[in-house]
This record gives sequence, C-alpha cells and structure tokens, in this order.
Amino acid sequence: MSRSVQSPPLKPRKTPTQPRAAETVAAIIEAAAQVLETKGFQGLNTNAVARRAGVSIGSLYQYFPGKDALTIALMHRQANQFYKDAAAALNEPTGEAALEYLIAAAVRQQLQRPELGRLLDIEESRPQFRHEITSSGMFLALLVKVLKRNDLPRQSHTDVAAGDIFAMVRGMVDAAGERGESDAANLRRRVRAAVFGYLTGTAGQG
Amino acid sequence: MSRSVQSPPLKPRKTPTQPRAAETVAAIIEAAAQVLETKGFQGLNTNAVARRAGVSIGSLYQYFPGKDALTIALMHRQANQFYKDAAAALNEPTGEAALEYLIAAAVRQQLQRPELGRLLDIEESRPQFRHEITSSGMFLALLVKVLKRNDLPRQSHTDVAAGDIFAMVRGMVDAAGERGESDAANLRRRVRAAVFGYLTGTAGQG
Amino acid sequence: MSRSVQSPPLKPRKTPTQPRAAETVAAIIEAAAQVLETKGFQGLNTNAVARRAGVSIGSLYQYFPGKDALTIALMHRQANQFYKDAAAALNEPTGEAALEYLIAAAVRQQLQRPELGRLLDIEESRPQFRHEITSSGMFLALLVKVLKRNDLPRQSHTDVAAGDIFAMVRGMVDAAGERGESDAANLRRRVRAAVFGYLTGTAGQG
Amino acid sequence: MSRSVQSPPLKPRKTPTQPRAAETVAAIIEAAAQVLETKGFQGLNTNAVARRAGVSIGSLYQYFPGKDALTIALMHRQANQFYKDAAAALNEPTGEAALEYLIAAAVRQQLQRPELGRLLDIEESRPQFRHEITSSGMFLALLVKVLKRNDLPRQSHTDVAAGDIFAMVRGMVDAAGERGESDAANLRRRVRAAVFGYLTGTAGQG
DNA sequence: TATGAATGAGTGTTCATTCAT
DNA sequence: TATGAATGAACACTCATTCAT
Repeated sequence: MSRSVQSPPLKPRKTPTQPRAAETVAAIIEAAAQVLETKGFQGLNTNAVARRAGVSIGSLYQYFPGKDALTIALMHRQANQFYKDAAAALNEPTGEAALEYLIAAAVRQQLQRPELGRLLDIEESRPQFRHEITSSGMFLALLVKVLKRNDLPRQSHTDVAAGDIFAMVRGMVDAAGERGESDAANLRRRVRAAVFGYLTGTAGQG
Repeated sequence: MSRSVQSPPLKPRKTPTQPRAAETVAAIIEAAAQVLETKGFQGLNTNAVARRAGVSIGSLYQYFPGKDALTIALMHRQANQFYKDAAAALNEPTGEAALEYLIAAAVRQQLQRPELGRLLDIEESRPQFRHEITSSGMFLALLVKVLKRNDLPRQSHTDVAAGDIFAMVRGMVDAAGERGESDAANLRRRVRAAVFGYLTGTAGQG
Repeated sequence: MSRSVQSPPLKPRKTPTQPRAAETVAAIIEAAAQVLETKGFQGLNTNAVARRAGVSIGSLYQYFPGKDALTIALMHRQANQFYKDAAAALNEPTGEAALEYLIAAAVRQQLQRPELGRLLDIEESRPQFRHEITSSGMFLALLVKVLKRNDLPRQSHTDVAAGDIFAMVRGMVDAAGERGESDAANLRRRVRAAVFGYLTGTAGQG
Repeated sequence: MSRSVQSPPLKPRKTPTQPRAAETVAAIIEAAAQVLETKGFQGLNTNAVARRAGVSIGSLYQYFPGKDALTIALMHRQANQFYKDAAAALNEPTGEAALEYLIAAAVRQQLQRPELGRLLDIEESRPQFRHEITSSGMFLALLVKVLKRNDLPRQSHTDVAAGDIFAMVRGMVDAAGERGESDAANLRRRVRAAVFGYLTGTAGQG
C-alpha cells in the first residue's frame, strides 16, 4: 500500500526470548558489520545482510523494523563493547593514567576492525542517528569525566576540550586504520603526544 | 537502462570551451554542492542536481559522464579553491609560520561551508575517489613540504607525522563545523595547540 | 532507505506537457481501470498497471507519486466523464425531468463499465479518498440541487434525502451491474420507482 | 512458504468439540471483527488477528486453514446472528408486517456495528466469497419469501424485486452507518418509504 | 545541442503460511 | 496441542542513465 505516515521506527521490534532467536539477532548484526566492512555504505542493504547472516529477509524484519534500526543495533553493539573496555579508565589513580587508558582503548577498538569503526563513525553523524548510543558518545562522556581530574592541565572549557580531543583521536585512529596500520603501541604513542600536547598548549587559555 | 557494470567513467565528458558551456558546468557543480549540503548523501541524485542547476538531466549528462564524475568535479573545485589560498603557506619565511598559515587556511575553508566540507571529506575516503585530487590531498601535500622545514621539531617519519596532523586537523575542524562554531580565531588557536603539541611530543622519537 | 515521514502524496507528480507524455498518462489510467476490472483490488498493483499500459514502472512513477494517486486519477477521470453527462440534468425544465435525467445518467455510467464503477464506488469510501472528486460526489451534489426544485415532493431535510437517494441508486445500479444486467431501460424504470416512491413516502415527514 | 497457488481451503479446519477450543475459535473471530473495524481491509492480517485474540499465529492456523477461511467464519457468525433475529419476520401475520420486521432487523444489525457491517458487505462481493452464507444471503432469501405474500403489491419478477430492495436497503443502511447515524427509528422510516414506494411503483409492471 | 520522457535493475518492506520445538 | 521463529514471494518505489525528438 502507500507509505507509512509514521516516522520510521528505530527500536528493535521484539526482544528475542528463545535462544534460537537471540542467535539469529546476533548473526544478523554481525552480518551487517561484515557487509558494511566489505561493501561499504552502498553495499549495505537488507537483502545482502540477510543473505550473509544465512537467514531470510523476513527474519531480519522480525527483529529489526527497518534498515536504520539494524544500523543502530550495530552501533549499540560496538558501543557496548567499547564501554566494557573503556569504562575501566575511571578506575585509574591519576587523570593522566585514565586518559592514557582511554586512548589505548580507542586505539584497541579501532585497530580491531578498522573499516567497521571508521564507517560507523561516519554513520553516527547522520541526523537520524545523532541521539543514539554510540562508541563515540561513550568515549566523549568518559573523556569529559577524565578531563576534570586535578592532575591534568586545567581547561577553561572542559566540554570544548573534550570535543577537540575526541575529534583528534577519532581522526587519527580512523586514518591509521584506513592506512592499514597495525602497530598499536606506535599509534598510541602518537595519539598521546597529540592529546597531551593539546592539553598543555591550551591550558589556562580561553 | 541500468547502472553500468563497467567501472564508470570519472572524467568530465568534454572540456567546455565556449563560455556558455562553462557557465552551465559551473552551475551544475554548485548545484551539486548545494544539494549535498542541504540533503546529504541520500539527497544527492542527478535529477535533483539538474533541477537545482536549472538544466535538464540530459544536459547534465552532456558534461558529466555519471554521478561520480560530478562528485569528483565538485571535489576538484574545492581542492582548487583551497590550493589557491593554502599554497601561499610555502612563501612564509619560517616553518612555524607556514604551518600556522596552513592551519588557518584549513579553518577558513571549513568554516566557510562546514557541511559541504565535512561531507566531501567523507566522500574522499570512498574507494572510487581515493586517487582523485582533493582538498585533503592538497593539504597533505603541502603539509609534507612544510614539515621538512628546519625550524620545526624534526620528525623521524615526516609522512606519518603529516598523516597524523592532517587527520587531527581535519577531525577538529569537521567537528567544529558540525557543532556550528564560527569563531575562526578560537578554533585556530586550539588546532595550533594540538598540532604543535603533537610535533613537540613526537620529536625525535620513533 | 527508510520510509517517508511525509503523508503519502496524492496529487499527480507532473502535468505532462508533451503529447507523448499525455498519451502515457492516459494509457496508465486506462490500464489501471482494466486491471481493477479484471483482477480486483488485490490485483491492482503498480507493476501490473505499468505492464498492461505497456510502459515501465519508472514511467508510471514519473506521473503518479504513488499507488493511491493513480487510483485518484482514475476516480477523477470517471467523475469528469460522469459530470459531462449528468450536469445536463440541471437544464431540464422540471425537477422530475431533472431527477429522471440524473437517474438515467447514473444507470448509463454504471452499465457501461459495471465492475469498474462498482469497485470505484467501494474505493471512494476509503478514508484516504474521502475528500477526492468522485462520480459519487458529483452525483450527490447534483442531487442536492435537483431536490430543491419546486415540483418535487418537499423534503424536510434535503441533504438527508439526497444521501438516501444517492445510496439507494448506487446500491441498485451496482447490484444490477454485478448481476450482469444490460437492459438500461428496465433498470431505469425500477430505480425511478424507488426514488420517486421514496420522495413521496417521506414528503413532509421528519 | 509462499501463498498457495491452489484454490485455498475455505472451510474451518476442525470443528472444535472441546469447550476450550470453541472459546479460542470465538475469540479469534471476534478479534478479526475488531481488527477489521478499526484497521480496515489493509489492517486485517492474520498476525494482527492472532495478537488481538491473544493466541499464537500457529493456533490460528490450527483452527482456520487460511485468511479467507477466517473472513468466512466471521461472515457466517454475522449471518447467523442476523438470521436469528430476522427469521422471526416469517411469523408476522401480514406481508407488510413481515417486510417491516425485516427492514427493522437490517437496520438493527447495521447500526449495531456499522463499520463491520459495511466492510463485510463489501467483502461478500469478492469472487472467493460469492457462494458463502452471509447476512446478505439470509436477508435476500427471507425477502424473496416475504415478497410472495398476498397483501404486498404483486411483482412480476419477485427475484428481481427482492434484489432491488435488498440493494436499496443495504445501500441506505451502509451509508447511514458510515455517516454515523444512530437514530434507528428515523432510518427505519426512510428505508420503509423507499421499499414500499418501490413496491408500489413497480407493481404490475414488467 | 538541449530536452525530458522513458527505462528497469535494485532495494526496503509486508504478510500469509509453515514447521521445528 | 500450542508456540513463535522462520520463510520468501510479492509489491511499492527510487534513481542513474539513455535516447528519440
């Protein structure tokens, strides 16, 4: 029939109760990740995802009300994964250690599946997705907390600094992943240099 | 017919010699820019561009062999514009001044049409476009030259440093544009802090 | 991508200027009529209509923004056709003659393409179509005018009477068409009996 | 799997003997009625019916071999209900009283659940359902009997008259329901005027 | 050369129906 | 027997591209 008048649904359609269903959902999300990695945005279509997941297109729509909801689910999965790792930063004794941990977590996440991370970073900026839970959102939130620690150079506008640092880090790790870098330690060192250099250079200004 | 299976042509179909044709080409490219800015990737389609340019879809295809060629032409236009401004950096007496100039040029370019710049930065990473002349390419090339100046902290791998700095700067200015920042001086100052902090922090390592 | 957030468009997409386009539009509408007649509501799909019209699905969507718009165009075509015939009723000297003319026009319209008329009568009651110009709407509007003539039995509520008569006539001619009746004169006579019987029976009450 | 290519089964799959099953069947049919009333034809799908009935889709298919069978069951339920009321018309002493009773029953039925009645009237005309037991069928059958009574104006073709009257009445009560009328007495009066007016007007002709 | 009508492969989504558990 | 996960044909609609005029 005609198009829906409703705004497109973004939330999962049903929470799978049976284990089989949970497997299906996970398989679909992972398939989406793989399609995105290998075929890019253009190749990411619901039929391709269903095919790669080894399920029918109908099954995909049992659990995701639309293509966007699928993308969001993937974002959430990545955000969760990142958060599990990165949240430990808050346990570090010093701000410096916490910030280093956060950088390390970002590098780890990115070098694990570089293309996926890069493309999801791009997706996150689409208006439809602005308010979703994302790895970037997690990163930024943790960053704001860490930057308020005493031992780090005091910023006049913590949120601006957090935004800048987030953007720098994301830019650098995305680019590194795109170039095929795999030496995490090396990348970590360079990102640290940029971040701490920024903090020192902006301290007290503003 | 259907979309070509062959690798589609990316070069302009004809170089317009008559002034009338040149105007048409320019109008189409600007229309593409406006559609991209206002409607995003999804809204960027050849019919919409032709309509906004005030030409028929047939005319568009007279000058551009396909959608990608149009995008590339837009990239080239922006790259040229940027280069005209940024190339003057090489005339600066010191490396520091040159680098500052380059940063300023990047900030200028970005704050002028933030969404356009941001979206084109994304487009540039698509495999089809990897080898095209882009603002980013210009920026990176100039950066490599500038970083070799004597007065800047020596980097063990100039190209890596250039890549990092380029990524940082792009990340920061794109994010600033996305947030709607318009204070160029302020942004410039923060980017400078990041860049020089990075250079200092990485100098001699590696 | 995802579904439109707009309410579905019901108006024609472009008014054809070239004669070729006008032909195409007419062919599509007639094809819709034929598909509806032969396959019913369930068989009325855009692909089938395009196929029967001998045009591509793309052409159909050049002129009609959606399936509903196509149905509406068909309704309008039938309404126009009916109105051209039925409006002459107002020229009749007496109310009785006018009413008879109107009935005759309704019978003519219905026996010409009975199934089409019947199915469109049903379609007209769908909420999406309630405010469109339809044969029924034309009929009802003319009826209201005619019933106010002096020589017809005065009704306490002209609009109610018009509604009733309209419903009776439509019910009878639809049913006759469904049964395959083709004797217009006979049907006309029976409808007349019902209508004038009603008018006499309700006159002055209310 | 896909929709059957065979002519689908229309009869209930099993006659429920256990009271529990009978309840389930009744719940499903009532759910179908409610979905039809609230969502129209478009919203009437087996999953929605099962959900509203509070049973699984699998259970629905235990009792009904397909969607059409469900619709038919609903038609039969309404036909039975109508018949229980309307059959008493045959007990009336005069044809006139019988006919009035029949009209009253039709009005009652319609004003009780107007939208349901209207939509089922439409469904009944679909080829798949032409030979099913329906309220309309019951009405028509009773009408034929009543019209043969002596005291009513003799019709040269009783079946044609019955068809006409049935169509008039159905048209009027459906339209009244659609308009939201609830004054049964008033509607009854107008329908009576139409019916008796018709009988008088056609008497002896033919 | 310019126009815009026409094309059709491709994509998102629905829903009747099946069947393993 | 009841459940609900899974299926896939079918259908609405888009958009890059071609070509007759």
